[in-house]
Amino acid sequence: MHSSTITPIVSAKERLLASAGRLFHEHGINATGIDLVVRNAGVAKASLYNNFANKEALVVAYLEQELDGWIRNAHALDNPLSPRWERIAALFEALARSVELNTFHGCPFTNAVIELPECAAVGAVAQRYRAVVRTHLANLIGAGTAATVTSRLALLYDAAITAAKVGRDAALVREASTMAQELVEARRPEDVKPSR
Amino acid sequence: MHSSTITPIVSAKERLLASAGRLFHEHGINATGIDLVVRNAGVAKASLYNNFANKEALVVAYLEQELDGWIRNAHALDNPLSPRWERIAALFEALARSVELNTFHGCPFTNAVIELPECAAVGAVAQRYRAVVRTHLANLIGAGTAATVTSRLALLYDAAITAAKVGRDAALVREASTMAQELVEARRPEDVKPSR
DNA sequence: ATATTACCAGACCGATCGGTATAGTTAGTG
DNA sequence: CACTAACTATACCGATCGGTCTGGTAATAT
Repeated sequence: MHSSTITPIVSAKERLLASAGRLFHEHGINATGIDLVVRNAGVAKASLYNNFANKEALVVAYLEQELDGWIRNAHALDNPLSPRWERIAALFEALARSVELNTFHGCPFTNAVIELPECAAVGAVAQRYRAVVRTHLANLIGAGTAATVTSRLALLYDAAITAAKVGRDAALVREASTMAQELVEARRPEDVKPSR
Repeated sequence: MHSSTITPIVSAKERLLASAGRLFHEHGINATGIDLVVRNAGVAKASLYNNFANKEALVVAYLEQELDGWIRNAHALDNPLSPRWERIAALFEALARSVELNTFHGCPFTNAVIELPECAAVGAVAQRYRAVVRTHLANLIGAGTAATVTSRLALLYDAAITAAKVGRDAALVREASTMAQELVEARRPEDVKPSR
């Protein structure tokens, strides 16, 4: 048994995770039944329970996949040659565009914590996600910056996500972006606003 | 048929709304079955469907009740004689204390939007809630203030709620409070922080 | 050749979901 | 008194929930 299984080109587990990723995120976890995940993945029901102990384990695996995705996306959006304020703005701008395209379905971790409030494993992944975001923001603003500034940036990112999900308001997301830019550089709002 | 029904001291409808208020908010809407709401209210199942068309109608009524509650609470927390920064801080401080007591279950409207993402009626109440918060914040900071400041305050309140619900971090909630205070007055962080 | 592994198709399970229907009780009203 | 309205209690409905089990196929490893 070597590292990779060759058989069906893409394994049942991968197809299940891809299916769960779409359905859980777009329609919610509790609203998405096991049968639908299985059917959508084009996979036998037994294959689900061969790879995951139960639905909760599938949910946790889905969240871990989303965490990897967030990190990859954050690095894809990041241009290390750009000025700090621009590298941070890119994070918010991606959110704002997602709102405008009506493709934003909320933060998968916040959503999961709200949908399964008494599931400790979900809460744990959500905390890991928040630590990852915090670390990423800290790297973007530079090593010497006070922890307070990192906290404030993280708060503004939280705010932008709620403004996007509940408020569906791209302008509000961009206002959060402006606040973030003012935080990291001595940029006055007048300088920031016209540049989109 | 006068305005009030006298019969059972407290009507079935009121008991249902009280029960739904507790259960929906603490355990989630999708996780709370009709039968549980009815049993917890000490009411017949038929009484639910005499007062509400279906579960969705009960959810909307629950949210409208929560909206009234938010307004009443905001006024209870408010001391119009206090300086502006203090009136705003009270809003955040209530959140922070709720986190410390482990009694915070999230914003009912955000939770509902996430649990029922394709329910238009829920989205509508959530938008009304956001408008109410915005108006309240605008009143707290005074009539002459720029709309941008109101937006920023509302963003910080969103941020505090996510920090409370997902992060379970009272210190982060208070950092948002500090940001809000700096926004409304020319209060430097050094002046704000030590005062609680 | 054989045993193992990964998989599929689908029947099946008890429990619970949202919602309806039946029947009877209680209390205020003309 | 008769009537109405609000209520309780409970049986019942079809659908779906998460999860198990059986049986069969195709490819791999020994």
